[in-house]
Amino acid sequence: MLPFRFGDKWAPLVLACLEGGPRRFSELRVPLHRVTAKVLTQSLRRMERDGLVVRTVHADLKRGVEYALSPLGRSMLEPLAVACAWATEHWDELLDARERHTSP
Amino acid sequence: MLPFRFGDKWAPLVLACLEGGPRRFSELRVPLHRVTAKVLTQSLRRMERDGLVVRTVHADLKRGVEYALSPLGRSMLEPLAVACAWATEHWDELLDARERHTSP
DNA sequence: CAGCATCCGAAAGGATACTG
DNA sequence: CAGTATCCTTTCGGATGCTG
Repeated sequence: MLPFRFGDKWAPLVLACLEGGPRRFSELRVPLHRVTAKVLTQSLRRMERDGLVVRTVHADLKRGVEYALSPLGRSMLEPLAVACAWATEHWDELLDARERHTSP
Repeated sequence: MLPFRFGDKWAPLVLACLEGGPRRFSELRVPLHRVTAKVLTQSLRRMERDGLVVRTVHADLKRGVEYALSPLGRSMLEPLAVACAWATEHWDELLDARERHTSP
């Protein structure tokens, strides 16, 4: 896996998913189709605790829960993007190094 | 803790320690005074496998083992610096958010 | 729909003792 | 000096089932 982790395993993907605007709990589970409800909840609760996302319960007809990026969370997109840029740029070197290491 | 992790727990500190030049195993343990030999070895081995650090055994009088950053490892200093900059800039907001969350 | 409760296996981290 | 070996605890992620 990537040598970067932002928070826990799903935090960076949540961050990326929320970049385009607020999403509901079940909407987040679609792109992150490998995550269970429990684990996603844990991630979101932690990010909420840290002020990165804002959780809003709608009492009206939609009856949904929406998660959105706070300004603080939005400010984290930049370091995340830098990390992703590094990864895409150096991914091959990393794989090469691993292969060279297992088969010298 | 920080919402960023580069590789495992000690990788970012190792990276920072090696920024100034090659260091020996025991020299690395000084600034990282909470790490045991086993865990530091694990970190270093992984970083070596990934091509981030280079391990050199000196056969001459010094009889030491030196670790140095590879060009790839050196290139990781930039995303690391960006993450650190974010952290120092937003550390207070993060702490405030946590405190606000425990005592509303 | 948006979770919570419970149980489980794997991995990470660390303490301690020993070695070439 | 630079590790290795063993054991142990904590943490993480996930599976499953149930709930307002």
